[in-house]
Amino acid sequence: MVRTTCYDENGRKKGSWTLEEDKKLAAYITKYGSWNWRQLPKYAGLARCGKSCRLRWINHLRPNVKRGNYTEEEDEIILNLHAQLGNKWSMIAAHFPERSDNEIKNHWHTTLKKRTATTNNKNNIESNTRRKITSVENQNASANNNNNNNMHENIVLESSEWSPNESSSEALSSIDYQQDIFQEELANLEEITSGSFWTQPFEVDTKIDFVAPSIDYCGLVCPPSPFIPHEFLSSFDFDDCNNYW
DNA sequence: AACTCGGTCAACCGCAGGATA
DNA sequence: CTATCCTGCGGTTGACCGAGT
Repeated sequence: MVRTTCYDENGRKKGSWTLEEDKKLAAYITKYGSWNWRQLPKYAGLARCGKSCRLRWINHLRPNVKRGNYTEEEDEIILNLHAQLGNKWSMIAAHFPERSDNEIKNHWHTTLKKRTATTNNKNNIESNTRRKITSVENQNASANNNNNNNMHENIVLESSEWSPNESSSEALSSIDYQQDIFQEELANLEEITSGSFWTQPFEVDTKIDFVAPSIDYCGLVCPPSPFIPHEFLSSFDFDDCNNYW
């Protein structure tokens, strides 16, 4: 299930993702967020297109992503939602915050489609699961609230969730790596919250008229701050700035 | 042991639509 | 109003894997 690596006419890499690329992408998004998918790979040091990065993050690297192991209840909900919505995978996936639309789509095509072809008790499923959908949605809403309060738990990936073409030791080290990143972020957050950060009034330095991307200690290119007005960012020439390094 | 074939799933592609200049 | 950019969606493909022969 691993596509062979190749390069397009622009020299951008295609095919399966390596552990190194995953680390770069996860590190960058954890630190700076996905401020612009198209520009992101350039600053994260990845020879990938933005689309590929986005897909990799959403389907595999984002915190709390759940893969495989569908419960009977989940299956029934998917079946019912599909009966109502059709191939609206993103809408169906909205009922499962921990699963991606791509994964649900795959699960449908590989498993559930056959079930709908063989089963004739669709009406029973609908009546039984309509109640369950509400129940699961309530649970998800509750889980989301908890997630907001326990963000540091989200970043932990299970070894089974890492790319299958990696050795287990590599997968384990990648988990450690993600945890390290988060611990670092947590430490920074604690430093901020314990200091005078929140008590000091926020002041905009009006003298600053040029904010260049910088290279941080990880070797990642730090984009201009998201707090800088958009009209300023839009006039910023990233390519020109990169020539300075 | 070698081969075939269907199942599985990660990743790519093209398109639509919203946002912005 | 139009053009361009960017994101997200759904369909499809390609390659691995395991069961069957």
